[in-house]
Amino acid sequence: MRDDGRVTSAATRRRMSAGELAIWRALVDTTAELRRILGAQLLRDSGLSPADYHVLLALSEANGGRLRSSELAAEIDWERSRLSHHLGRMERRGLIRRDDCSTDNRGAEVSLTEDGTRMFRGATAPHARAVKRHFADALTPEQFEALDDILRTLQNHLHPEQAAITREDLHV
Amino acid sequence: MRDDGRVTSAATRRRMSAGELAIWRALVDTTAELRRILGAQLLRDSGLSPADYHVLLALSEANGGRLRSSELAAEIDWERSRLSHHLGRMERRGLIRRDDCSTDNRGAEVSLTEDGTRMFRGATAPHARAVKRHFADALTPEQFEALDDILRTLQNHLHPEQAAITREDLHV
DNA sequence: CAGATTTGATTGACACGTCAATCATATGCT
DNA sequence: AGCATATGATTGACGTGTCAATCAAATCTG
Repeated sequence: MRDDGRVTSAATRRRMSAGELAIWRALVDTTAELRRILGAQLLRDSGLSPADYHVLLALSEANGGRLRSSELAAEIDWERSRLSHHLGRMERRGLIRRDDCSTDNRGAEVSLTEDGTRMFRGATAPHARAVKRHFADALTPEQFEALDDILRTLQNHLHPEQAAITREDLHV
Repeated sequence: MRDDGRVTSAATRRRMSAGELAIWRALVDTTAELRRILGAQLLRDSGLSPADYHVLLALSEANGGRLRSSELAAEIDWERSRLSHHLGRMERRGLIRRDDCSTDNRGAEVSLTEDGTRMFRGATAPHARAVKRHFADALTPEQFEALDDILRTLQNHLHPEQAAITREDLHV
């Protein structure tokens, strides 16, 4: 609920202003540029693409460094097909392994290889530094707070059903 | 320059906090989801991909609906190779045309076809509505203002040399 | 239990993006 | 003019993402 009494998901009749559209475009452009810069840097520093990094991060945080393929997909919010293609490429490069699942013969268990673990560990620090340098160093604490609020608002708008969870935690 | 006296580009010694990293990840995830949703919607509504739309927008805003290939690339900030590939695909579909440039025999002039013009016009309104519905409707005016500020700050950080230009136009 | 349906995962086709190499024309230099 | 170099643009190879189709194993249902 907001000052004017509208609920987040309520449709309003007015058209979107040019300024709002411009901010949308700026958001897309700026985040695309940041992703491009940080992705290229990550690749140079570690030989891993952002997608590789994302997969390895989820696996390394999982218990025993192994996950069912579908759990992994849910964890990083990827389509199964996309994950399957990407795991194929990562398997070819020796970053991960796929074994048959003992409890479900349809399933696959994805696990980190030693190479994958090592490459991921090597990538973490430089990547964090790059994010800091290109993104975090630019913003004030107030801007971080505002951005956090905006992103939560957008997420709540995209997924209204999960909106209540964080509501309690903030502003009491 | 900021309240604490640091200049935007100054390196700070402290490490990036976990919260800042989380906000970076939320920014990437949320914008990716928005792009995915709006891109799929655009494609369903109009048969145009976001990339198609971007190219057609730049062309339709250009004088006479035609631009040199390199000018177009600069306009939308794409690599030439990317543009060349994409123009090839768009040309096959009859959305644009490439003619030899009269003043420079190396150059190509890109122009809108009637089909391209028509498809672009048809795509504009539903696309704006979708951006409004999924993005603009979520945010308050204050959040827009904060986001605008954050995006400008990030742009200035990415391109320090151009930092002064927009400063005059706003807030007098 | 047999047959239909659902689920976990992969595949193929194709659009998209990046990098390095290429090619032809223009331009600069002596 | 002649040659090196710049520039405008394209190409090929390859990694990536999406959609629809496929396939096998599991589960549901009569």
